[in-house]
Amino acid sequence: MQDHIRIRDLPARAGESVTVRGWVMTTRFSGKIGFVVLRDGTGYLQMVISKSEAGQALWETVRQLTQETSVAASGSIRADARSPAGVELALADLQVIGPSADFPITPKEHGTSFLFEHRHLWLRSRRQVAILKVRHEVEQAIRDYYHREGFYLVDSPILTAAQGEAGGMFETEYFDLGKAYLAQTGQLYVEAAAAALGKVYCFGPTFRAEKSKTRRHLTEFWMCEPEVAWYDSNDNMRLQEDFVSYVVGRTLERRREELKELERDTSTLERVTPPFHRISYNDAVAKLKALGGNIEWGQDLGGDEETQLASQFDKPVFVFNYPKEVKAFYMKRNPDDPRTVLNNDCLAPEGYGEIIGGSQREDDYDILLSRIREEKLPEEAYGWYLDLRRYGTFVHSGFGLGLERTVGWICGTPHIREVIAFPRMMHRLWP
RNA sequence: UCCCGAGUAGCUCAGCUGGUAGAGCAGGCGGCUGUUAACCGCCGGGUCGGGGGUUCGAGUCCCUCCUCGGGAGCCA
Repeated sequence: MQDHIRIRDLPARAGESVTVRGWVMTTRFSGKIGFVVLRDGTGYLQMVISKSEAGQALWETVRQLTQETSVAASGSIRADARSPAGVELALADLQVIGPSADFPITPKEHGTSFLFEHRHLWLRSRRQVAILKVRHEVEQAIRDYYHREGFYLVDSPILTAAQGEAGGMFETEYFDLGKAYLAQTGQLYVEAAAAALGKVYCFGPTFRAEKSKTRRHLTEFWMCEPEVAWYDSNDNMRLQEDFVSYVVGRTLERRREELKELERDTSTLERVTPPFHRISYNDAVAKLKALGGNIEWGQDLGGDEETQLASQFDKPVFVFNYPKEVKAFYMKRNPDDPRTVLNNDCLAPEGYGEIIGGSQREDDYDILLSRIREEKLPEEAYGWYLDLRRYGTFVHSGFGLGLERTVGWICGTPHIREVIAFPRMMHRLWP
């Protein structure tokens, strides 16, 4: 396919005359010489203009360029050690396509509030471009991994009927059927699909109406949820560590430049290879107590405890077999200790917390039904889910990986809201 | 919902025990032939988040409301 010349391809074109299209990031003038940095999404190009060599008209045009003006610029590509990219364009002609006056985001300090109000424009900055590219790589790596491993992609519904605690769910009117809710998870649906296809995953947006205000929460986020027939909890953890290692490795391999732009120390990412550390909930509580924590057996791990625990390890750690009281009804009870279930969380290092929550699923009809009743969930809403145990039940396991938490960890961002193009949070629905 | 913190120039902030508004950057003009958030000189720029109160006098103290940030809970 014929395409415009991209900045990315210019180093190979030294000596040629080219025309590139893009947006002006900065201009600098030093008397009779000027520099314009152009961005086109593939890279950054320093363009040079000399007053003595350019005509008066071109000099004036370039002199008056403002931040984010879109232009078509022509000139010859030449190697120069003084240029950041090693090559630069000697301007011979420049057409302004779209002027840009008073661009709000100057190359200076801004607060997060201001930046998120201008998110649609902030996306053009170097850091945001780098983050978007890493996110793209992670998403593509996820799809490639599951495709390679023989999984089928099954898209789960986003509009769902009530399935119990509708608290924490966004609701909307749904014709004559009453209320519909935006999905919090696709898991129940991929369990059904696993009985049809064996190895499946869904990957899409999910919604939580919780009034969360932390660096790890969004009201709309993306989640990848694999579900595998005949995998038990140990198989599940092996899949997780292989999967996460692939995604991290792939990003290191293909997005070095972006991670460098983000000033990410990649040494901790280099260590992300199987096997991950494993610690039971029982041992985790003992360890936290030994470290001075005041956690008691039976309590869920809080954010601080997760961070403290993860800091004991040099790569991701699985915490497995939690008390059933703090976990969901569908998790399979542990035959060796009925107080606990066969689940695991995966905690990322460096304080990024829980990037995965997974479990073996309860496959016994009667036990699942009794768990639904214990939790006082509406039985009728789970009829179809119970059917999966009535018609050829099967051992199966799966997990959910939070995309933004994973990308935030890989990028080293202080808050996950920065790794999604248009974050949705309690106080942000715009732009 | 709870606990902290913050709202002052376009942006980021300073402004002491109350005395009548300041800096850097951005913008405008001028200078500079190798800049990397360039640099140097000059210039314009404000309902101090809203409302109420105390006071001779409030950006500053008190009350209240609004907005935003961080954390908790919930979880990915």
